[in-house]
Amino acid sequence: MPKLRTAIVDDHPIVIEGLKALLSNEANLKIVGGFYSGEALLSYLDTHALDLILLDITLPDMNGIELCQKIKAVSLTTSILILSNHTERSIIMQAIQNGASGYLLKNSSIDELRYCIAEAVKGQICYSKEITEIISRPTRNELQGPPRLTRREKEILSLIAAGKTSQVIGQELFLSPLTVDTHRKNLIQKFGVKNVAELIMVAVQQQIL
Amino acid sequence: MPKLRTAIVDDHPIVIEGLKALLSNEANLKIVGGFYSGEALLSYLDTHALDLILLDITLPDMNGIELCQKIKAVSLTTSILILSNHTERSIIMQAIQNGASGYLLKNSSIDELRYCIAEAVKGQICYSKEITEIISRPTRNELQGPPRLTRREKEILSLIAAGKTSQVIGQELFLSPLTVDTHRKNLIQKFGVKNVAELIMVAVQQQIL
DNA sequence: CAAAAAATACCTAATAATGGGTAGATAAAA
DNA sequence: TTTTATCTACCCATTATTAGGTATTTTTTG
Repeated sequence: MPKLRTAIVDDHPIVIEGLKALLSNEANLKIVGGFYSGEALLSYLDTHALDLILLDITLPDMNGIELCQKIKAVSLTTSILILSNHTERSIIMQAIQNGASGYLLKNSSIDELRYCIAEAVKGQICYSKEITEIISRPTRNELQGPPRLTRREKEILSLIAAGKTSQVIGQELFLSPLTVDTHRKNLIQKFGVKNVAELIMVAVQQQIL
Repeated sequence: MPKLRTAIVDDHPIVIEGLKALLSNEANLKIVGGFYSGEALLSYLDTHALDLILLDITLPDMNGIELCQKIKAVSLTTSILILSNHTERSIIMQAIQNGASGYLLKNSSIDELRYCIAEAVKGQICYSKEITEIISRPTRNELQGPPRLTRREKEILSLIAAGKTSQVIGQELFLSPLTVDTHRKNLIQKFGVKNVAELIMVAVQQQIL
C-alpha cells in the first residue's frame, strides 16, 4: 500500500513543523508539503494529487471552511481533517457540511490524530473526544425558544446585568447572597450558557433584557 | 424648640422598628408614625403635619421617588430623607430632583443619619459618604460616547460575550491568558463598568456587540 | 387539599475574575 | 525620527463565580 500523500495548511510555522515531526514516524503517510495560506495549497493542488490535508480554520487569506469547499471542488477524493482551536459548534458543523472528514482540537493526543486519519481515509467522519462532546450538547438556543423565568429570576438577572455581585444584590433584595447565587446558577442552567457574560448576551438577543 | 415630628415609610417592619429604636433617644425629634406603604403615609398627611419623613425607595404601592413628589405637593415644608439600598446614580439624582433633601444607604452609621437629619431640616441637601462617592463619579456613559476599542479589544470582547474564559481565549488566539486578562481589564476600565456582566450589557446598548 | 413550582439557604471545593500595579516590544503617526 | 499607541506578559492579593450537590419553607395551581 502506497503512503498517503499528506499536506498541512496552517498559518503558524510552529504548528506545521510540530505536525511534521509528530507524523514523520508514521509508516502509512508522507508529508509532502506545508502551506501557510489557502492560495498556496490550492496552487499546489493544481499540479499534484493529495490523499489527505490537515487544515486549520484560521488562515491569512480565507477561512478553512471556504478552503474545504474549494479543495473538494478540485479533488473530491482528498480527505480533509480540520485541526483547530475553535470550539464553536457552528464552525464544526459548517466544516463537516463543506466536506471535512473530521475535526480535532490542536491539543488532541497523537493517538486521536492517528485514529482520525485512519477513519478519514476510510471515508468515515471522525471527531476528537472533546469535539464529540460539543456536538452532542446542542445549545438550548438551537433547540427551544427562550426559557421561562420566574419573577425573582428576572429581577436578579437585571441586577446582574447592572454589574452587581451576589453580595450587593443580596443586600438590595434582603436576601442571603447564597440565595442569589442559587438563582444565578439556575439562570445559567436555564439558558444553557457557560457564565454571566454569555448569559447577558443571550438574554439580550432573546429580548429578555 | 419643639421636637421634629417624624414619620418612617418602609415596607419592612423590621426597618421601621429598628429606626424607631435608634432614634428614640434623640432629643430633638419624635417618631409619630411608621407606614408600610405610600398611600398609608399620604392619608396620614391629610390630617397631620410632619417635619421630617424617612423614606425607602422600594414600596409596595408606588416607588419612593413618586411618593417624594406627592409629599412635596401636599406639604412643601416637610423635609424628606431617602433611606435605601439602591446605589444607582440615576435613582439618587431622581430622588433629589423630586424634592428629597438627602440620601443615605441603610448601612449608614447613626452619626451620619443624625447629621443628615440636622442638615435636611436646615434646608441643606446631604448625602452619606458612599452616596457622595457615587454621585461624584458619573458613569463615563453619561459623559462621553462609546470608548474607542482597538482591534484586539474588539476581538476579545466578542469572545468574552461568547462565554469564554481568559484561558480558552488565550488558547484560541495563541496568547497568554495573562494577556487576555489585561485586555479584559482594559475593556472594563474603558467602559467604566464593574464587571463583564455590565460590560456586555453596555457594549450591546452602545451597539458595539 | 395534595402536588408541583418557586424561593430560600446552606455545603464544599475548584476555578475565574478583579484591582492595583509594572514593563518590554512593536507598530503607527506626527 | 521621536513620540504615542498597542500588544504583549507578568506580579500580588483579594473577591467572585461556578459546579456539584442538599434541603426546608412558601406559594401556586390543578
